[in-house]
Amino acid sequence: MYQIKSRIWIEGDKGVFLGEGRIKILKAIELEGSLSKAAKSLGMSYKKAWNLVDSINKNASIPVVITNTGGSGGGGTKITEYGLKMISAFENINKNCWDFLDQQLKELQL
Amino acid sequence: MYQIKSRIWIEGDKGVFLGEGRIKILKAIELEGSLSKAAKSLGMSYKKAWNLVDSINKNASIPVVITNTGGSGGGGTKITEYGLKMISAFENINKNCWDFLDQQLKELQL
DNA sequence: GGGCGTTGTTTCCTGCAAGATATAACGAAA
DNA sequence: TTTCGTTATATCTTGCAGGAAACAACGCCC
Repeated sequence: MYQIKSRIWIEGDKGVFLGEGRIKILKAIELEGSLSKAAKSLGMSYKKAWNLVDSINKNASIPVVITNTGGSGGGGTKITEYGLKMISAFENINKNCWDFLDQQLKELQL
Repeated sequence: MYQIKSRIWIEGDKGVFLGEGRIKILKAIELEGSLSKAAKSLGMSYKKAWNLVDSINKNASIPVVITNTGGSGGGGTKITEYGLKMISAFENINKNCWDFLDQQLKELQL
C-alpha cells in the first residue's frame, strides 16, 4: 500500500561522482565503445552525456573512463577495470539499500 | 574522501506521500499552527507549500493534517497524532538509511 | 452584517535547465 | 595531406517548473 523509494549517489570533492544516471551512461559506453553512440542509444543529448562523464572524471581518484579523440574511427571512450568495479559496487549498494528500506517500512506497519 | 548520500520518499497510490520537503513543511506547520505562516518561515511560496500538503492528504490513509478555514484568526492547520508519528517514523528510517549506507561504503574501501 | 486572516484556486510571468545547433581539435590511416 | 568520426566546447533557443500576484470562500467575533 505504501511504497518506499530512494535514490543514492556518491560525491567527491568537486560534485557528484556516481549516481543512477551516471551508471546508466557508463554501462551504455561499455556497450557502444563511444560516448556519442552511448548517448544516442539512451536518447540523451550528447551534451548531457558529456557533462555526466566530465563530472565523473573530475571526481574520480582513479580513472574511470579513457577517452581517445582523433584517430581512425574518430576515437572512442572505454571503461577502465576500476570503472567496471565501481559500476558493480554502486549497483550492489543500491540494491542493498532498497532491501534495507523495504525491511524498515515493513517493520513499521504504517 | 567519497561521501554517499541519499534521498528517500514514500509513495501512495496517487503520488508522493512523504519526503524530506514534506516532512519539513509538516514540522513548520506544527510549530506555526498555519500553513501560510509555515511557508513564510521556510521562505517557500504558499502555493508550493499547499501543493505539498495537498499531495500528503491525497495519499494518506489516515488524516495527517486538519485544516480549518474561516473563523477567528482565519483558521489554521494542525498536525494529527498520526501525522506526528509519521514524521518521527520517516526521520527514523532516514537516519537508519544514512547509517546503513555509510557502513556499506566503508566496507568497500573505494 | 462587516472585518479579519486564514485556506483554496486561478492566471500570469519569468528564470533556468536542457535541448538543438554549430564548430574546432584531434590523430590514425589511406 | 585529405578524409573521417569522434571528443570537446560555445552559443542560441525554448519548454516548463515554480514564483508572484490576485481573488474567492469561509466562519468566528465584535
